[in-house]
Amino acid sequence: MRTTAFHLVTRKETPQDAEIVSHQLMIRAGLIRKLGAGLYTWSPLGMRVLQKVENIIREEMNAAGALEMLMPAVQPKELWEETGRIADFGGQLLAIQDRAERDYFFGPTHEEVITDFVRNEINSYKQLPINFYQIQTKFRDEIRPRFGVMRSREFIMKDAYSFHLDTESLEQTYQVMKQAYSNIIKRIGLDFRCVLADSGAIGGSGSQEFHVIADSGEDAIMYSDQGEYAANLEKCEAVSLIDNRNTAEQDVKKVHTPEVKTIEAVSDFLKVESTQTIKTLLVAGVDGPVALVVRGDHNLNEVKANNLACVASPLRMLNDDEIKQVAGCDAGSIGVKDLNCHIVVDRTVANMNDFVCGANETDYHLTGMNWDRDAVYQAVEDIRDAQVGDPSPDGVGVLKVARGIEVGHIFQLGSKYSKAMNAVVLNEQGKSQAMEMGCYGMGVTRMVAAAIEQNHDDKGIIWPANIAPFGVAILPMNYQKSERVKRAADDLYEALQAQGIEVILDDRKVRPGFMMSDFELLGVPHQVIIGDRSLDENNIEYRSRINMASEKISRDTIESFLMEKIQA
RNA sequence: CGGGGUAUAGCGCAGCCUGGUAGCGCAACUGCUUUGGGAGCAGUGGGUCGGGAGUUCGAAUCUCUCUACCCCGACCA
Repeated sequence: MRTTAFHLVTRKETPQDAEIVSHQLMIRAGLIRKLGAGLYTWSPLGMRVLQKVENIIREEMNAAGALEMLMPAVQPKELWEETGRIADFGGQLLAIQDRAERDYFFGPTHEEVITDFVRNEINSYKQLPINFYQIQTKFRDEIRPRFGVMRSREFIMKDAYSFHLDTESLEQTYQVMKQAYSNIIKRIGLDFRCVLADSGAIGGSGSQEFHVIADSGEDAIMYSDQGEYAANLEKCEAVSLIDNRNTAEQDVKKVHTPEVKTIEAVSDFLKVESTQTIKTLLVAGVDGPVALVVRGDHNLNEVKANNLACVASPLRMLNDDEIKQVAGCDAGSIGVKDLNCHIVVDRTVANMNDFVCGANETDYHLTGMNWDRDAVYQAVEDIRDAQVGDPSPDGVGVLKVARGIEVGHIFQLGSKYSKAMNAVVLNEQGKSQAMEMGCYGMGVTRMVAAAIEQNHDDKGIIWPANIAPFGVAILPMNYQKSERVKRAADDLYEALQAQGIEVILDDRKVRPGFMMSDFELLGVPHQVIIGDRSLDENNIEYRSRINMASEKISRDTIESFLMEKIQA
């Protein structure tokens, strides 16, 4: 490709509304342009990268035995009524109507559509297992789209759905998909981790996420410093930090604590560690209010809380009036003594003794509190965020934290959708049986942003070789005037093209500094600079985008030198 | 959805308070010079000042209203 025959529009200045580096660089390099909130046009340059990512995904999915297909982006509302997921997805669903005012959703995911397809196509266990996938545009009406294509409303996703006679078969395919996902991200060239995850609105029994490690990631990944354990903070099991409950030593004392509301203020005022205090949080329950109790220095994990059967979903904290009704005090003084509601305590809290809590009387706290003697709870659950330094749940090492960008998520759905939509097969005994189902998503557009997030410097993008829009850039100095430079550049260009290398020759009439800055921004991995200066010595200059180190290579060997670099 | 903010040329901004026929930098176009690190000089094109309504002799500027976009929060595969 010659630049004069291509579309390159770069910007020197960082766009005002781009927060994270991948968004800034994608705009500056001209990979994407914004149309509206969370809506982006992919330029020909961006498209080249996107297609590289797509093709790697496609190859690995095919290799894993999945079958590519294409489903409609627009889905009838009735399908969603069958599974009752309209409420789960809520405002994220983009509802549309046709001229006859029939209701549709622009598909945010395709479990309903594939299950409908499969219930009509698959009738026998002999057709199982089977795994379908597509690469397609989705729409989710995010409350706050941001970070460019990292969290956009319209985006491209690879989604796969597998169907099985039994859970053993599902587990088998799930492992195959997990391996395929690892292969994909490795081939793209990114540093990632596979972690345990909450399955959210998609549902099902087990799920794992694939995270590209980057400081700008929106998720916190907890992992063992010595073992294999890794989980999204949302899901990460938090163990009890106290092995056995000690016996009570103190008596309960009521202390006047005026204007002392936060845990920090309470521990300062009473001169106790925050680890000796507890926080009582009141939330709406399925059957009356529920108190969730965590240690003073711990955070309530809202995903875990939301998943409790007794807690109303979505999770909602009681407001000040409701708190007054239940506890008889302001929010800063809630405690567990004589609290008339369902009380769920965190594992650590269950083993505490002589602790401090609110007195259910505004501006008063209780010290020397002990379970059974002074208060009782109805259940012990894991409801807090795991913290750095906690023992790893698998017993190996302690937890550390990293930021991650979720690029993939795989689920063992079980029969949630097949039962709701009556997707059944006849088994070997001739009996009707709901299929087991798995689903596997990967964000294609997000992967491009994640790649940049992990591979850039102050000059621009540094593409991993397998997804670079071009393999080699030829940058001739004074191409317009120097016949010798022009000939050398054209010759190399044609030679590399004949070898099937994706090469871009900058034949624009621009000054050298401009040209070099542009290609540093664009991040082409291998760059050759051809000028009279080096041609005098029969040399051509090579630069790797990774470290920008330059080498002088003889004209006679430049072609084989580049072939070697590209194949490395 | 709550709070805050912005909207003037492709991009980044000034002008608005105090109403008087729209400007700067970058980008683009032309010419000359320059050609190994985002050139210099001279010139050129491009804007219903987000939309609508109102006040006024006159509105980018004042008032009302609608819309879009951005940030924080809640929410979120």
